[in-house]
Amino acid sequence: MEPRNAPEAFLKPYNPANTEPHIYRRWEESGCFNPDNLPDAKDPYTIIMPPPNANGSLHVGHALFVTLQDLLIRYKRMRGYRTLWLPGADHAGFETQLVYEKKLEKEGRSRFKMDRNEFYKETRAFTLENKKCMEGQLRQLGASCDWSREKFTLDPDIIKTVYDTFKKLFDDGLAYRGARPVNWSTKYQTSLSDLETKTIERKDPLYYLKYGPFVLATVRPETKFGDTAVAVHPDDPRYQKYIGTEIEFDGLIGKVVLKVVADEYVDREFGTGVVKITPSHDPNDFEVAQRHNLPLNEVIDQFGRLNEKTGKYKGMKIMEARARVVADLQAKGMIEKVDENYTHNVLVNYKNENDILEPRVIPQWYIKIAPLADLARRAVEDGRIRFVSEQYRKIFFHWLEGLRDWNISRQIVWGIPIPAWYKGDEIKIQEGSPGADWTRDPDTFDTWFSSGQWPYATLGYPDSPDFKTYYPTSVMETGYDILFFWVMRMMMLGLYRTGEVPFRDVYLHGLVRDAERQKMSKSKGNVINPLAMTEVYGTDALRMALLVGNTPGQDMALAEPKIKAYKLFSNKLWNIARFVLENADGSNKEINDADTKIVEEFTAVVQDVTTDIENYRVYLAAEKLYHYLWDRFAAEIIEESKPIFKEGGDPSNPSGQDAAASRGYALYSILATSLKILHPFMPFVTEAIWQELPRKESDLLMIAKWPK
RNA sequence: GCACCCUUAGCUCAGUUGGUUAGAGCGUUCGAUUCACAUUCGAAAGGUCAUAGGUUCGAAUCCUAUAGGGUGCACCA
Repeated sequence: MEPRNAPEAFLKPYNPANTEPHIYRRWEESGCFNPDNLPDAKDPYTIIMPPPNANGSLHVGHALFVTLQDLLIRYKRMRGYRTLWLPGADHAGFETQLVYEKKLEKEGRSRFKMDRNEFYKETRAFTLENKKCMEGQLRQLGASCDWSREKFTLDPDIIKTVYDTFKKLFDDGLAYRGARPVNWSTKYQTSLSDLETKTIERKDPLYYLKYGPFVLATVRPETKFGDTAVAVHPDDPRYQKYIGTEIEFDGLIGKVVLKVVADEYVDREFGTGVVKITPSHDPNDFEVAQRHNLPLNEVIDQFGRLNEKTGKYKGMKIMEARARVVADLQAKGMIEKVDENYTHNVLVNYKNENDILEPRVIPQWYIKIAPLADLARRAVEDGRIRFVSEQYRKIFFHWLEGLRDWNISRQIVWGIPIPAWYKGDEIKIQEGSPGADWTRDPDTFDTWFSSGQWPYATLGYPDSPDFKTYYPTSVMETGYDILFFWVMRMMMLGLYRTGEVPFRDVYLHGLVRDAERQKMSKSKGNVINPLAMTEVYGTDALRMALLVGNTPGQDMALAEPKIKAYKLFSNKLWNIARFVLENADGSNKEINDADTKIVEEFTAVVQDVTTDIENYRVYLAAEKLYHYLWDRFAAEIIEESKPIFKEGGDPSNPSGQDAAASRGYALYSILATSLKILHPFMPFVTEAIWQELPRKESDLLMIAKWPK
């Protein structure tokens, strides 16, 4: 057998930057991202892409989800499933508004000085531009998603679904309007749900104030104008005689008369065992007030300033007012002592720690969470929804304990308007105005209320054929950081609205951290830009770096050398192909016993890798492929083959020629099959090599058949 | 306070249902190299698998406790 020349392409090293865009275009033009065009596809396999927030570039976390989901999709496509990967983009209400407001701030502008419509229009233009850019980046990462079905959270049909769900919740008594304490951001002028908050530890003085016969402790003396009672523990012997009476004393702005109530909420051990009750500005006090029928009394306004009920303190900001109140109380001898070393937790905006949230009682829309949580609980208990990593099952159940109702009203512009109308006590849920004397709710929905409906909304619930075919979806793959925000809400709303689970498996990936396990952030300058990495090392290299050693649910560390290592692997593959094609043309030859063994050994690897992928152990599968191809196939099998091919080149040696032919065919078939099973991991380089194969079963590797 | 996770080589991490001498990448040291390889190949050093008990013929793997690190949830003014 004559040594052949490898295809010309192999004369140069593999160049991902030049190759990848062409390959992606070929895939996209083939139409095979769209399951309607998959010729023999049978059972559906669906992943709804977590829609990235259309307010910036894709970061490495996005690259990770693209890699994992694309891997599963490509694998299933090759296995003959009717695979749908539905891409989307999220308008990301509050977060986008935050990003855009920051941009305005830099330009010396503010949304509060802008017309509502003007602000909306600008934010929309900004978002759509980002969305377009993001779509290009998803392509760059190799996402084989069906662009023809792409959805945006503000698409009219999505909004309609969201409205229908809201109406149904209202009709079922699961959505209600209530005036309860909300987490109010004075900076951004909106309320936030409980999930959008976090607590930080802070040191504040704890003031012991004289309240008539009592001394009580507080960190917020400036709220004293809003007191409507003082409370003690019902069994506290010290205060028995006061329970049910009223106390009177001279305050800073006149005489104060407060009822004394007994409530279990009071901790006898803390402070003096007496608490002032300020229902408008403390959620716990609000609860106490509810139980004892105490009035509210708002003294701090939406901008965090004391209002007209506070006399000379009117107009002061909270901290300023606190200082003044303390000074004045001091002067009047009404402060018994101050504990300067008191640490307590303060509720802040989870996106901005400097934004301290004020409790405020205003009317908002709430979703009754208990019945919905119950639907989700049962679905997980009976296995209709499965967490790939067991730990999240535990976290899920723990989270379900003691949930409070979900505030879905946001006082922001960028979002889906709440379709509610009011006339006196009457409420109507509809999009258009019911009449001239009705006023529209000025708020928008929490963005998670709409994205929580994403799986069935994007598939066109209830009547679309897509919904009937692709729902429930197969797997929900996303970061554990949005387990509560998003995954739980999808479970609850999906089950509520459609009666079926939105997805069967939940695969949660961890955070991508830097080499020192620090969280990546722009301010630390340790961000790895995935798109820059693909340009330098190729998308395949980035994908492998994100896959190998990345256990579900666990954070991973990523550094550039790791990506580089897999770029070398791409090149290794390229040269393996070159060697094989120099010595074999893929025509069917008889295989001898020795080569049969080699092929069988490889078949075991194929089986192993297949089982790993089926069980979401892609991090193992990736490593096994790497090692087989490099350390076994290249380092040993190819090395051993060199003398065989050399002898096979001698025309006077027929047995040597047979051996070479056998070996050539064995190598060729291992190469071809390797390309297949490696394709979901490294789609570009495998497709590029596949295109050079002289004999192949299908034009595109992407839709070749997965080996048995 | 409650819950969850982690602790394995210098660093970052794998180790699938407990089963031969515990693996990878990067890093370190030494050597080779116009033979598929903008390199690659070969070799080496490096581990009491956090600690202490237990289960087992057998434990990095299962159980209990302890210590350290991380995360989530809830919080008393």
